[in-house]
Amino acid sequence: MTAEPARRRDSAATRAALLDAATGLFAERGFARTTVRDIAARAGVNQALLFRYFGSKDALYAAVMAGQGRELLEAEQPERLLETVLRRMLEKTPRPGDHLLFTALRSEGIDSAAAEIRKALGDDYIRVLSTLTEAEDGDLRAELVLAWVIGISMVRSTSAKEPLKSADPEEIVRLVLSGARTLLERTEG
Amino acid sequence: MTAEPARRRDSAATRAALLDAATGLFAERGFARTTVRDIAARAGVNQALLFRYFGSKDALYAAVMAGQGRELLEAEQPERLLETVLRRMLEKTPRPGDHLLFTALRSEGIDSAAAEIRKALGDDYIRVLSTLTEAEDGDLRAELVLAWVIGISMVRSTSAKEPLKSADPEEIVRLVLSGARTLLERTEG
DNA sequence: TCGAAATGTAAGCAGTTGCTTACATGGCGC
DNA sequence: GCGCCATGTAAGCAACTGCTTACATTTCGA
Repeated sequence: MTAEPARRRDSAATRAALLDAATGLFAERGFARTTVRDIAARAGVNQALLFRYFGSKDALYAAVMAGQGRELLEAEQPERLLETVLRRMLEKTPRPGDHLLFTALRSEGIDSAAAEIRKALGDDYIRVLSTLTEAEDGDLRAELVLAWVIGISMVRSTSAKEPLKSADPEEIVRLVLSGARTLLERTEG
Repeated sequence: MTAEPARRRDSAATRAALLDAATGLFAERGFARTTVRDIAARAGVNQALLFRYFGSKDALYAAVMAGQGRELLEAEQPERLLETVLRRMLEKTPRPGDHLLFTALRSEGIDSAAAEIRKALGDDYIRVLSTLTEAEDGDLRAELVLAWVIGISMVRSTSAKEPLKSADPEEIVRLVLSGARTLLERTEG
């Protein structure tokens, strides 16, 4: 950021700074707990410009989420998706994009843009995960797996020192995968 | 409520009405999204009385949570706790107390009273669930199970028509229990 | 009966939120 | 050089938040 002090006025750079700041803050705090003033401040920009360039906080969120958080979905083969997602989630210093994904998925609230974006993202994950089982109720099983990932992300984000926060990521991955495998493989009770 | 129109002024009844209204609203919307004005309105009471009787919104939340949501913990034998919790969560019209439990457990935010209460409640559940496994990392496994329940509660509360919302509760219970059993029973990879 | 304490009410304060408006200024085509 | 538009700024609005204050009314013991 602020690489080129060349042009003193640069709408593209300003837009990018706002997008950057918003990505980081939405990832750290979620949608509701992030203020437009926070975003403008981190971007080093007057907050009125946020509205000039994006129209509203909702629209800015949509702009941030466009593309973000979908790379995994497109890059990973279904068999490895869950494992990769877990590993990314458990990284000590998660990439903002990944972090944003989990914050989005577990976002509370029926309000505004966030809810619809969350739903669409979740649906995509369920679609991929459901290809892993032959069970009739594959969607349900896939959604249960996704719910698990979301729950783990939740608990980790709100607790400071519980086992989930300090445990070896490999161990967590191993345990969750074993449970998920049971869920996806067994068809009968 | 409002059984006795006898005494026109009744601090106990007013307190109870506030507590009732707060229980319902906190269960439905969570802590942050519930307003003191909402609570006072539902209780049919002047909002200043909320502060006279409880001091603050935080304190009111603490009063609501005192006792609530712990009956299951004390009443159920550990082996049946997970199953019972799941069933309660999946009930079509959950009792306010149960609903409150899940809303509390999945409450976001580092702020205020809610966070500490959530943590204490979660710790209690982990303690009980961890007795179900002999693995060394029983706490971690228990926390993963709890995270699953929380995740399911999350996903159900934010989506209107996904499989999780419409599926047969028995089926969900069966699937989750099978996954959790794998998680708790297997010690080696 | 009467006065203090308990109970209830209306109004508003100070802070925060998303968003708008009226204005200043820099840069580019002519 | 000059004028116009893109860019940036300061201030503030209206709604909402938790909470407080100053005041009215009821209740009940003495």
